[in-house]
Amino acid sequence: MNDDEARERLLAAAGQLFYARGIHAVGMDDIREAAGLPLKRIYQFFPSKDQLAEAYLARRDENWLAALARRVDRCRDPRQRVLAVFAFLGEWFATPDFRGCAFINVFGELGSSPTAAAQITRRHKQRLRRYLAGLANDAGAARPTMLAAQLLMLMDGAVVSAATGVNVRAAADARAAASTLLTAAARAGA
Amino acid sequence: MNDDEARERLLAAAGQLFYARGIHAVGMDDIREAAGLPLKRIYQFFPSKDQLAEAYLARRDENWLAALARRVDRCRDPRQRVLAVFAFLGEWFATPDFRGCAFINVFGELGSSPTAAAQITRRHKQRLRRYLAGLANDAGAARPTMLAAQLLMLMDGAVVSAATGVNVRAAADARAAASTLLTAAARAGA
DNA sequence: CATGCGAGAGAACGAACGTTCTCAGTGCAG
DNA sequence: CTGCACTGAGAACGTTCGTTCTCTCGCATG
Repeated sequence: MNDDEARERLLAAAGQLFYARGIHAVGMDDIREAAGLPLKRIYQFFPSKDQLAEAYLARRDENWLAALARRVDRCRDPRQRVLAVFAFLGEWFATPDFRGCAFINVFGELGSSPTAAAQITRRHKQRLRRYLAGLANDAGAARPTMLAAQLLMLMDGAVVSAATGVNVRAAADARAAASTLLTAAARAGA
Repeated sequence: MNDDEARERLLAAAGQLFYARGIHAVGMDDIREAAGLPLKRIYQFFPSKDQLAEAYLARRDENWLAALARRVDRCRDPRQRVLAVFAFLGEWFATPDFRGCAFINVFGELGSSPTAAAQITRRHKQRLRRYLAGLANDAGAARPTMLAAQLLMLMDGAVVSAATGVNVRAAADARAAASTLLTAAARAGA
């Protein structure tokens, strides 16, 4: 098998397993079986499980943000673009293998250790926050940075509520809150 | 040593370690050392690490909600009582050993397995949501259940933002958002 | 004082798992 | 045809860790 193809299958299989069960609960044998590759080959691509996990997070960071941007780009109106973020969440929550935010999960799993994974989590949330700040600014918010932080909190909170099953209407409720904040944050005369 | 005292020391030591590092990263030997109890005694109280972890979560559920209620009860005005929730968060975030929400962390650590721990997480969030609904109702919200869900999302999101270090002003920003939502949700004529 | 009884300290056991090694099979170069 | 480099499958190794076992010591009791 081609190297590129093998690497792709490896990352796809590892990503699915890591997300579904957490890093620690997935053994290298599980990944080997799912990817259909011998362990030797896996260790040629990534010399340790940790580095495979990092690649998983980096890849998910990229893919997830790209999917969000695609969903937002289906809207033109700046205000609708902000609200589309929560539509995206609602669609995500409804997928059968939804298990919360991979980065929040990994952060909880790795505890306080200042590993690369914790850093990747922070970077992911920072990228998301910057993206939201752009949307907030386009929507005419008086303080786009603060609004972005608030929207980010609503998003993460909605993910937690949905993942734990405490609120089946999490995305809709978060969207309503975002709408209220957007209205209140509208620049005078904008 | 007294049984009650030993049990108390065990739960205190295990709680601190579990919260700081996560369940899986803490070995029974670490707990033994921190509690100053022989393993035999520990296994007399809790026949497995899992059950000790459950006791840790149940205890933390109780203590954390009680601490929140104490903080809220320092205020009389219904609106201020809602906002006191976020003051409580700000004080919590500033404590040196803050490591996010223990329940969210455990949820991420245990993945999708429908264990007792996942159930305890949901129960904790449900209890918190009910408590918030009471506060929201007292504050005259038109739809206290939805407002409580939104406040809960702001709280969880703020915890995530603070724990990951993506926003050092998480509590203040969440409080501002809650204030806006509270104003918008005021019942006409209340 | 003799005697059992429970506690404490730590060794031991067994399983899980990340990582490496072995060995047989295969296609290619000379 | 012969040797060789590589691949794949799985065994093996070493470590970690949850759990249990062993042995010794102190102590209360008759």
